[in-house]
Amino acid sequence: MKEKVTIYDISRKIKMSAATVSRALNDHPKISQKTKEIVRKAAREMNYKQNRLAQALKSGQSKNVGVIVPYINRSFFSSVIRGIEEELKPNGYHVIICQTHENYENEVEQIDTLLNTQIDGIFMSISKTTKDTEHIRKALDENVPLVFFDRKKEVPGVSSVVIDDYKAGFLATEHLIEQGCKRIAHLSGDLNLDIYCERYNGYVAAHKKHGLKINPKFVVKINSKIESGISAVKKLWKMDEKPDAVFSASDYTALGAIQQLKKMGVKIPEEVCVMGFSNEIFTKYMELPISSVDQTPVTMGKIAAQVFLEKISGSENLKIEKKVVLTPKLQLRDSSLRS
Amino acid sequence: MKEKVTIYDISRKIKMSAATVSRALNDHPKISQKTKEIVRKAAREMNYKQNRLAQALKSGQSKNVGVIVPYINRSFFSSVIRGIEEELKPNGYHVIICQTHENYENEVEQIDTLLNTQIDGIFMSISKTTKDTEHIRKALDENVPLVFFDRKKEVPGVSSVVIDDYKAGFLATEHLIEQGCKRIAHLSGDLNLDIYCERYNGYVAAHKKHGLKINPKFVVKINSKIESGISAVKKLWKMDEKPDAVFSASDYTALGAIQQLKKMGVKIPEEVCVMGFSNEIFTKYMELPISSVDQTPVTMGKIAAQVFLEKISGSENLKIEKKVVLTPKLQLRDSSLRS
DNA sequence: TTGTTATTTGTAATCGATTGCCTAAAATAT
DNA sequence: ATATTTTAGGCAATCGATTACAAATAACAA
Repeated sequence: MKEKVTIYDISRKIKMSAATVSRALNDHPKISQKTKEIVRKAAREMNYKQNRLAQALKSGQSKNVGVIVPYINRSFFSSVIRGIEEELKPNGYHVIICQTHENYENEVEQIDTLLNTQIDGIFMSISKTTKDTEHIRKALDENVPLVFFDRKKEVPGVSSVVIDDYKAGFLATEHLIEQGCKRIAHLSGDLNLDIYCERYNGYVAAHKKHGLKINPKFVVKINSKIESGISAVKKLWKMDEKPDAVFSASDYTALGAIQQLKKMGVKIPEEVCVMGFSNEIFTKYMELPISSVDQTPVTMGKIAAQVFLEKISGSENLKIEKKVVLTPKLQLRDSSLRS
Repeated sequence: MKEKVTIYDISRKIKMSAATVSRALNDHPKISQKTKEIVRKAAREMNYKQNRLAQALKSGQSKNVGVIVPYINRSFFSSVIRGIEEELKPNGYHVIICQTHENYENEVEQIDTLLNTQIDGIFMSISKTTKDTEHIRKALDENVPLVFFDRKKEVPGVSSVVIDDYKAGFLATEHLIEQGCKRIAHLSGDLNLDIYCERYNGYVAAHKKHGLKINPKFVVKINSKIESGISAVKKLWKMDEKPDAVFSASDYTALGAIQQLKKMGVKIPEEVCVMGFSNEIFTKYMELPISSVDQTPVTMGKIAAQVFLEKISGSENLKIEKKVVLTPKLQLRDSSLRS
């Protein structure tokens, strides 16, 4: 077991001050080339590694950022994280990941822990149960830059990167209309979250544009679980007028809906077209591949990271608020394509 | 924007030394109850937050651990990470996640970065292309505890938590034999990794136990991608003697295999039974749910975390090496269940 | 009252790297 | 040869929390 080597060890060995060693290693202009070489050689030989904790303490920058998501095993979230990581890595940042499991209390706790971990920034997608923004203000109070992605709340001074959920809802619905569907059911998420409101609004707008009426009973609230999709279909198909399409705000419910429809002998896409949302991995791999909306998560992560970098490179007390809206991409597959 | 509050700020306010403040906050026995209360009250009022960087620098413990995996969006890995997180959270640790994308160079780099980030421990699953263990010794040299999970290499002094892949291979194959299959093909992963060797060995052993011979041409090397499963089946079905079962060391290839078999009009499971490996989320959701082997990833993560905690709580220079082997669980679904 | 022991708090060093300010030495000018 | 300007590098403080050791106060005994 080797002992940790510090700049003092180096300075002792080459008989120079630690200050010189530090400056040489940081390529400070006031250090001569010759000295720099001596120091670097010694550092290499002694297998010196910078202690990032000491550096962090001195500079006030931990070079760690936190990412708060509901779940890390949703392909959307893990992909956003990958995007953030890839963009931040060249700048020397590490990513600390926290999960809320869609629980507000967890979210508050995660922010608290991150804050006293001396984090340089926070990326987050709020959970479904989050109503107020008290905890977010706490981060702002401590001057920790915060960037929302996908699921956001309106908080002054906070930047965000989202997709245009309105447009996504609109395009998905319009696509179904173009396939000849006229009675489109919508499995909608928790309207506490903007994203689900917007998807719904887009759904409404597409109907309006094409002169179609919406049967209010066709809009069912679901919770992103397969079972929820199954029961939604059961409920819908008990009605006299039955839908000829299902636009689900979640891939998981779309999947449940499809399973239930098949069970009832309904032909997809001939009798009913189905679209999901998020482009989860499995949608592509199903025997009946599911149409979905791709939220370009890696790009979203990268841009969120850029927004963060831009923010911290700006002058200290300058509060920039940047809102980036990405365009969603329809991934049309067999579940909604009537050839 | 509030300024950060330090123990000095508190000490100034209540006119006591910073040492007393520190001790009071840490509930040091030599501080009187009265003083503790005064300090705590002031700390609360001033919204004091411990600076974990300073603490880390002083104590030499960053309370951060690193996890190195090939990909974070494989359900197996993200679940292991969840297990680690849950187990370590009560102890105040944070998890820093790194991906190698199955690339040896990345792996070396990730370890390097983690090491000079003053990490307290490393959890890792080595990548397919990793041949030597030089980088791992580096971690050991710096006295950073390392725990392998799932994919390991034999390195003295390194603990590991894995499943019994031999048994998994054995059970999966035996299950297929019990379904009446006699010509079982095996889509095998990179034999550079122990896990794939063991799965293969189990496959062989099950044949031996049941007095069946293996056609060597039935063992095909694949790379865990869907396409690989497709081409493997194409290749296998060109032979005179055709398999009546496929045991894939990966769910993705099993999926590809099924897609290709269906395309060729082969009935599953009537004509051919198929088993995958890893119990990826999608296996359960397919129209034809895929049988697979569950590696109990969350448990694996939790135990890996326990092994780590045990290690660091032991005396400094004591090198404990602990090997935990978990039992896999077959998840039998329609793709391999006849009748 | 003085000496002894407990109890509680303070002083100052430490963890490792960085940096403003200062000085010694070298280079240039007069 | 002396004065002035550059250049290179050292000293010491700093980031915030912890802790060995010392000191001050209180409590008690003789």
